[in-house]
Amino acid sequence: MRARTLKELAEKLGVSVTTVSRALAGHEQIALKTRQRVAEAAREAGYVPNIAGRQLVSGRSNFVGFVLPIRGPNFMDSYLGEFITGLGEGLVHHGIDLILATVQPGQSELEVLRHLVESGRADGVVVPRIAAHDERVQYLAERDFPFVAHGRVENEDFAYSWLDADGYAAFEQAFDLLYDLGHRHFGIVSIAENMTFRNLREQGFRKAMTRRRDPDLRLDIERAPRFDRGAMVSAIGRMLDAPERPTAIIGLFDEIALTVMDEARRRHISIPRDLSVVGFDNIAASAYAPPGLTTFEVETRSMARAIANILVRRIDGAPPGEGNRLIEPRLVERASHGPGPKRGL
Amino acid sequence: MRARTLKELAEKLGVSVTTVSRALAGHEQIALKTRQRVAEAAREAGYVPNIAGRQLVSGRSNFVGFVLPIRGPNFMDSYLGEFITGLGEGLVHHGIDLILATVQPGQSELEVLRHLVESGRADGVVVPRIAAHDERVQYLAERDFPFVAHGRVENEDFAYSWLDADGYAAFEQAFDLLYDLGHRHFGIVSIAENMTFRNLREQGFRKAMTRRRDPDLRLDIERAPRFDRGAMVSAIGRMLDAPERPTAIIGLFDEIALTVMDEARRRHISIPRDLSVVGFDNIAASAYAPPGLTTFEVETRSMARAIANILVRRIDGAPPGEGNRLIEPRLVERASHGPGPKRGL
DNA sequence: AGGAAAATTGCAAACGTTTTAAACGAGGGG
DNA sequence: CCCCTCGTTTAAAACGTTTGCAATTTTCCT
Repeated sequence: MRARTLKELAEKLGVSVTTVSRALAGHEQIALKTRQRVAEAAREAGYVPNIAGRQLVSGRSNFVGFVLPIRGPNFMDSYLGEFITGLGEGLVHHGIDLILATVQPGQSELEVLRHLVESGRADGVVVPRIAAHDERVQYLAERDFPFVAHGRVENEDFAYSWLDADGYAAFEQAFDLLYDLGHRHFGIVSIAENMTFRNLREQGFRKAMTRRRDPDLRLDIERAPRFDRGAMVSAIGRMLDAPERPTAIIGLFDEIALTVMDEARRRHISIPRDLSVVGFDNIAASAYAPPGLTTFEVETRSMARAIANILVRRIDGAPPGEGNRLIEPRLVERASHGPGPKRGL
Repeated sequence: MRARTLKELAEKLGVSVTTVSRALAGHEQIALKTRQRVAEAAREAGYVPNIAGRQLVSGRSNFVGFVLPIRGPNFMDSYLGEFITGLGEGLVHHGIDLILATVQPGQSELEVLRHLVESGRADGVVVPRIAAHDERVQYLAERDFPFVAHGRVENEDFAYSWLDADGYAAFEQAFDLLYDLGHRHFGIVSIAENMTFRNLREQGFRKAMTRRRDPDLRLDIERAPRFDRGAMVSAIGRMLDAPERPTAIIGLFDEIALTVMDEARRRHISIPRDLSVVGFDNIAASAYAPPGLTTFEVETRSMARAIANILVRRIDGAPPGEGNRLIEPRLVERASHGPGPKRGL
């Protein structure tokens, strides 16, 4: 009844393996009625082609790889689920599934990536969280293996495919919003790691500042290791407890901005009356955290879909860099920002 | 320099393919110094075994499959990311990676699962969100394919592997907590779908109620389709606007409980003074939503790790059902619950 | 030195698929 | 009736790995 292999199916039909293979692939050279007969038999025998056999001869796995970001024991975020879902949605039309590889404690992310690539498990990979100088991007580009980066590197002396949110523009917009509300003394709470998105967001903010040519403008920056919550809290503490506290603080992303709000609350600093806070990402908690965090929405899921599409074209032979895109984040105005202090009264 | 295949590596070393294969696999029959010589050469040639070749002969793919749950366009939750991460962590020690398959609009989840299984892509699968009568579980059990269910079916007339959170016990505990605070009139906001976890949680609550033999006790239940936010909101509205409103409402899970809090706020019902609310899952937003949702913590990530371990043993030949476990959720007391109304004054 | 036993290595088949090149049969033209 | 062509089918090789069995070399004992 059931036929697990082409050979079994061929024997049952009294034709050769070749014919069955071609018939199922829809080759014109096989007589139409044979094709139909084979298709029918395959369907009712519940035949599903073995992936390993196919992969071995075709050289393609029909998989796209993704190395799971390493995270601490209590690290939670909605990014990963959204991103994976979007990738899946973008790939499924092309008959491609997703491979997720995990990094073991001893290993480096690059090692795992290399294994994924060299073993032929994946036809292409997606690389998230790009550092300013990213060894993964460098390796993949040198090896000329299809990949799409979610984010950019800073030494762009070679072509590669990427898609990124325009944090530069968003932080410009954040500054303008707050400046127009009367703020002059700003704080940015950022991360210590040399990530491109950090640099771009900070640069965007600075650029918008200098554009105003306002001598009263002041910017303080605090940076802490990304995954060290204690260090992050004390960096925020330094900023909040400084003799001259900024009247508006921008978190590099929402988790930081939410922590700023928490720490402000602990100090009975009222938001937005005494302090404006703005974030980036619009994670779920930002809507719930009182009084509601003003932030920038990046549609992770649809970005991931777009990444999948670029990658598929790249796998099909498109040159690296084709279709690279910058996505504009959308300002979500909630209640964590307000007018700056009355000036010169 | 680089060697992509065993044959290339063998030629370079002047030995047979067999020897190289065995040496890399660490067979004792190969002389120690040969093994070392081969290992060294493989390392410096950057050799990584081709997965398809290996899979074809061994019959094992070293992949575990997971069919991504279908979700609406704006559905966000932290569950998926946590779960995937935990699975990956549990599998990586065994040299197993994860395959994520996405369901296309036209397809059924079962179809995708069947393909995943029959194509030999996966040695085992993980099945989340189990319905009371689940066709995926039935198919896999009949086919005797290794799988672990995250949740349980209700027609347990066959052995299968599962791991579940004990929602029954948690809802018993929720009732006792609120009863002891003086509440007598309860509401449960639940889902319309016939899911085992829904039934168990409702049953647990009812069981704890009947145990008290208190004639004053009253329970209202509202159910709405899980992914229809509008219907959910109006179900909650019915309960809040009823002539005799419950003094304590339990959401089947946190998303529902948070929506209850939102709707209560819109109606100027003070929490916890006029209404106690309890949830289940302890998602990130629950900590931020004022005044902080009392809920039950289930450690998704470590549950997923445990599921991975059960699955690995199952793949290695352990009988289905071995190691099945019920995880006790932990009560997280925040500020959304309080004493019931003063009685009989 | 001779032989047997032990240690080490190699040959060849197998896994399931796709694909190149060739074979086959039917039909048509001369 | 033969040859050629066209439409259809098939045999066999190839992909890269593992493994049962056989072959070869080394070691050890007498």
